[in-house]
This record gives sequence, C-alpha cells and structure tokens, in this order.
Amino acid sequence: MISQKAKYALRALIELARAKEGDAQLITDIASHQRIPKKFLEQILLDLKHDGLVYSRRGRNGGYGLLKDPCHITFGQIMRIIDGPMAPLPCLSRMAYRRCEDCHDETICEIRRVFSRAYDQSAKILDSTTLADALINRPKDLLTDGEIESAERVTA
Amino acid sequence: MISQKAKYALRALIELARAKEGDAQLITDIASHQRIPKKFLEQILLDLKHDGLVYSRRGRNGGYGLLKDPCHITFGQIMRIIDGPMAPLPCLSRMAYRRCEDCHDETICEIRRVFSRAYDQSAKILDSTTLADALINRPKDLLTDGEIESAERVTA
DNA sequence: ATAATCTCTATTAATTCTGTAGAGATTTAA
DNA sequence: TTAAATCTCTACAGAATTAATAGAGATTAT
Repeated sequence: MISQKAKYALRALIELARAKEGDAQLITDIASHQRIPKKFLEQILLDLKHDGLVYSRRGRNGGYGLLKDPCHITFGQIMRIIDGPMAPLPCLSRMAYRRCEDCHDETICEIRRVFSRAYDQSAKILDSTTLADALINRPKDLLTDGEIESAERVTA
Repeated sequence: MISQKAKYALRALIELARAKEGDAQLITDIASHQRIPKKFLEQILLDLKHDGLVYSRRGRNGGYGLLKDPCHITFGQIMRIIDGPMAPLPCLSRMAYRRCEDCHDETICEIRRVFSRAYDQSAKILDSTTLADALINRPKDLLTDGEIESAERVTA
C-alpha cells in the first residue's frame, strides 16, 4: 500500500494542477478542500518544494503553486519524493539501489527476477503517467479492463 | 518494498520446490541453508500451512513439504498470505476491498484510476508466475529489458 | 507595525516489523 | 514406555516507521 502521506501529496498536487496557472493556493484551503491535516500538509508541500515540484510565496497573498507543467510531473516522481523507492526489492531500485543483505547472488536470484518483471510493468505506467493525464476525464470506452471491473464493483 | 518475512517465505518455498516431491525438509535445514532465523521461519511455514500451501509432519522424520505442485503456486498467492493485499490502495484490492477513508467518490478518483492501471500490470505478472516458473533458468536471449539492464548494473 | 502565510525542527502516539522465548503436542524408534 | 526429535502455538519485546501535533521563526504585503 502507498502511504497516507503519498495520497495527501497526490491530492494536493492534483488540486494545484487544476488551478489556473500562476495562482498560488493556500495550504489552509488545500487542507480543508482535501481533508488533509494542515500541519501535515505543510510538511508534504515543503518536501515537494525542496524537490522542485512546487514553488511557494510567504506572507500575504502567499501560497503554493506548481513549478512545472502538469504534463511534466509524473506519478513516479511524486511517489519517490514522498515514499522513497517504489521498487519491491532494494536491489531493483534504479534511483536508490541497495544490495539485499542476505542474498547469495543477485544475478541468479529467482525472487529478484520475478519481481523485476512485475516492477518493470508498474513503473512503466507510473513513470509515464503525469498529473495532466490524471486530470483527463476519459470516456468509458477507453477504460482498461481493470477500471471497468472496479467501476462495476463500486457501483454494484 | 516487500517485507523481509515475504522474502523468507519465498526463499523457503523455492527451497521446498527444489526438493524431490514428497521428501519433507526440516525447518532447521531450510533456516540454515537460507540464513533465516529459525523461530521466525517456524511462524512463516505455519502461516503457509494454515493457508494450504505446505504440509508438515511432526516428530522424527518430520518436516515440511509442498502440498501443491510448484506450477500451481503463484507469487501472488504467497505474497497475499504473508504481506496481505498487494494493491497499492485498499480500494483496489480484489481480495480485501476497503474504501479509502477520506475519498469523496471512488468512481472518479484520479489516483485510483492511475494506480489501478499500474497494479493491473504487476498483479498480472505476480498472479501468473509460479514457483515452477521461477525455477526455470532461462537463457539470456529470453530476458526482459529490465532483467538485462539490472544484470548489467550488477556485473558492472 | 501587524497580520497573514510559509518554514523548520522537535516531539509523540500508534502501528507494524522482525524477531525471541518457552511450554506443549506429536511422532518415531529403541 | 520412554526419550529424542520435530513441529505448534501464544506471548512478548525492541526497533523502525507512520501519521500526525506543536510551536517558535522567517518573510511578505499593506
């Protein structure tokens, strides 16, 4: 599962992406619209700022805004900033590779091999889907099987 | 990241899958071969037994063995037994669906939509890859791009 | 100056993870 | 029938992580 913090970050960024370019939005407003604890959101936005995704202005008329175009901010980027490496094994992380402590030989590890394939697939999606993509309200005939299935369960 | 417990479980099951069908193996032996804390492994194997993946015999000549053919035990099954739902969001879990506490409307949630696609992909792999698949030592020309890339980094 | 707003660091409570401990039950075989 | 080997079950504990909360500080507009 992704962390609550990551969900908050994604919700906040989606709200920022929806705003007209340039208008800064208040932490207070984002927090109340998205039902995010304000002080927690402060930390999150600060992380995102330190990583160059958003800008901020202090004082009156202050607030936060996206620093990059929504079509250049991927879910993968956001997840890595907030939750750290997405890889299911440290030895599969491209940004933060670490050896698995007790692994005999990485090159022949069956577990690594299987998870590598699974991770490739999901990373491919998350690293190519942007905030702009997420905002597009797609017609039903373009939904994936998984989306259709889950939509059916939800409305059932 | 998957848990240490899940890695232990996978390693133990791979060791059981390698054994000739029928011979039970001792917890002690699996623990020492795979460098798994013995008492921790006891709990893990017990979980797997309660879920019908392995059998056990007590007393002299006791031990553990697979209850099903390795080609009928998927990585997905194992991961769900040990780590619980694999879905990145509770509202995407097929086995253990839960509503996201603070979600306005699941059917239009952008976050859910994106992660649904990513999860579909990786679940497809993990639910179709079996212990038997993992044991096959495939020639290099059948490796995926991700496997090649990571093999290169490892040997570099 | 003052009010509004973001910034930074510390602290805390709850939960999860990774084990450890030990008494108990079952089986085999001498 | 006894002893040794092995799995079974429950409880506990320390460390790490998560999800906040708190509060003093810095900056900006008016």
